[in-house]
Amino acid sequence: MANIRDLAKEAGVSVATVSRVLNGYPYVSEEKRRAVWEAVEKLHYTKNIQAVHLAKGRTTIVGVMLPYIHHPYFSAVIEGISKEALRYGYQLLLFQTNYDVERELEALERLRMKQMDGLIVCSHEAGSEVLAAYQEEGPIVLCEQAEEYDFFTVYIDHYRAFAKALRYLVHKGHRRIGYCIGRMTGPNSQARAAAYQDVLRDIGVVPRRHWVFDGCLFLEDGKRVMRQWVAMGERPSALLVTSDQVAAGIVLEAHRIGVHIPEELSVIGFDNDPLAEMLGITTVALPHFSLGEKAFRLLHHWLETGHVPRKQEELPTRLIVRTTG
Amino acid sequence: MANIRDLAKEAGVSVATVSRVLNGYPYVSEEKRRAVWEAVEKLHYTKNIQAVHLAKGRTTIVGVMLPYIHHPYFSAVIEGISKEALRYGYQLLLFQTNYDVERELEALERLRMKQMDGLIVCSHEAGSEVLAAYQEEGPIVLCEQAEEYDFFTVYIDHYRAFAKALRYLVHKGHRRIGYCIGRMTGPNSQARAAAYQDVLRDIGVVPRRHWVFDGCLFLEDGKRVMRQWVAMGERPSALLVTSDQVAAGIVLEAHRIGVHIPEELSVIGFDNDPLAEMLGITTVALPHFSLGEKAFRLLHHWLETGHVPRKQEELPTRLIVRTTG
DNA sequence: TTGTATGCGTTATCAG
DNA sequence: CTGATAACGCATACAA
Repeated sequence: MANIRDLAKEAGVSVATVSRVLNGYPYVSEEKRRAVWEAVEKLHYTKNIQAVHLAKGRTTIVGVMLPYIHHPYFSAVIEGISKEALRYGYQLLLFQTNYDVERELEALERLRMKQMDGLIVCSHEAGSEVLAAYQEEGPIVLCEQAEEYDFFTVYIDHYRAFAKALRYLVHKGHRRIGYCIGRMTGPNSQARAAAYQDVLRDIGVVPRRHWVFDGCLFLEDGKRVMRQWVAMGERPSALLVTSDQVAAGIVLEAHRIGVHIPEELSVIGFDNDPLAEMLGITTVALPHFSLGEKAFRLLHHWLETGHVPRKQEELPTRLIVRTTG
Repeated sequence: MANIRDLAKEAGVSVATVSRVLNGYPYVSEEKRRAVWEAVEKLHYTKNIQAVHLAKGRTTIVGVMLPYIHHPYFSAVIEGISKEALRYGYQLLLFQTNYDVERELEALERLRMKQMDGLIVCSHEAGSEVLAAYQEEGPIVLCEQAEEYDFFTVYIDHYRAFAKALRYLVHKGHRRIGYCIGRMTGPNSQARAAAYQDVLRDIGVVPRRHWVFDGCLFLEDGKRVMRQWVAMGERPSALLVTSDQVAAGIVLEAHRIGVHIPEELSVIGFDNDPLAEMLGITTVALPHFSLGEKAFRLLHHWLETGHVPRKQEELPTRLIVRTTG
């Protein structure tokens, strides 16, 4: 492949002039400018972007760390990130972790290696002290609440959102309230667990261990939950479900096996997935797409200006009452 | 940041030796080896990956070009690609195009610029002659059928799959058959249109323009289709729907407004989405995940060995008869 | 307006 | 086993 030196020789100018022309700098005579572009044509030249990155010390690449891609939540977040990245001419490097700490560390190491200008962490398993340790290696923006280490973060207050939905159920007369969650660890899950404990304590109900369903991520998990539910002794009368996909699974399976919703079981989902609307599922709308957008914008602003209006930004949630609870 | 020269000075060896140690080459005395690693610790050194890329002329990065991410089809494909990439130590650079040809060109240019070792094209809008022109700039693997330009491709024979489903409907006695599709252009859509024309011609039915519903990608689009359907004069008695999400939207909306499926309208989806199983939707199972996997493997094999067992690989489909058609 | 020289941080070749 | 030194391809400070 031709390089900048070949161009210089071909055009009869210096490499500096070639570089100036290629990057659109002023103060180059029209004549030489044309000569360079002609050489570009003739030699079928393209910049080697890696050399550019090395020379400039920047990449206009941002990393995105997330556990899964094929999941409505995360694919919406990426879509938001991606849209903004496109807008500002950045590229996205994907780090799928499956919540494996080793892989999370791999992504963080890549930040140290200057492979990208910054990293957006959508969700993580490693302790936040680990992330904190990498803060000085490069800009990191979190999509989860994290108070301790003064992270840059765009987040949803899951404690509040969960508590709000719980109180709504309590207000409707429910006392045996359970919930479904993707995993037990992680700040979001912890916040929800805390809200659950607090609200149940307030109404003087002792939470039962089997009212909590773990590993609920996909539609099929809802089906499983419903089956467990019918087989249970002391059934919850209401379920808070941290994903509309799972909520839909519950509702559809209930329908199939003849469990009446909300008479026998109230269901409140999260996300405001189109599926929830379609099925009339009461849900807490979460702004996933704009979460991604804002996370990117925060990072971008930081990268371009070196500072940022505010390090934390909370996004609003909204309870949408439909027919299932 | 410390670089390899600082390390050399600190450890009292040459940069060449440092490089050898860092890359685990043999023929380095144990003593110097230890000295280097100590210097690494002391100076908190990390490789600058951009310099490595430049020096080696490779990146172990592959690009993924696709129109949207937040879509069950594409996010499944990426998931498959990502899983294999992880396995072989490659990273993924995302190029979301929204089917904008400018953006597709941008991705292809990045291949020329050596930003990545190869490119997987999940779907594209630009003419295949454009892609073909970039074949010499770097390895490209397509996830769509493309006979003309001798592409490397892993694909589903959409003509066959579509024809198979159509004949099944014909066999069940249908003659007024319509279909829903994501977009009208692109090889997959053209193949389906061809199959549609051919099968209807075989049974002597003249296809009606309004039996074809364009722009069907998401659940909501199914709802829209169902509403159009009820308002139509000469309604199709069966619909082939190229996405289970859309098929689900149709089925759910039909249920809501009291249209009986399959008595009044048969519906056959594509994908074998969990939602289709849940709703009992007859569907053609498409191996999206393994499409991604195999696309990556093909590319990887090519990158590592410089050749490939076979350039084209077709993936099987399977009609799963449930209750909607 | 243009050119020279140097830096970016590695890898790889070739003597020794 | 080890070290100089030349790539890799581009950007840029400095001089002219």
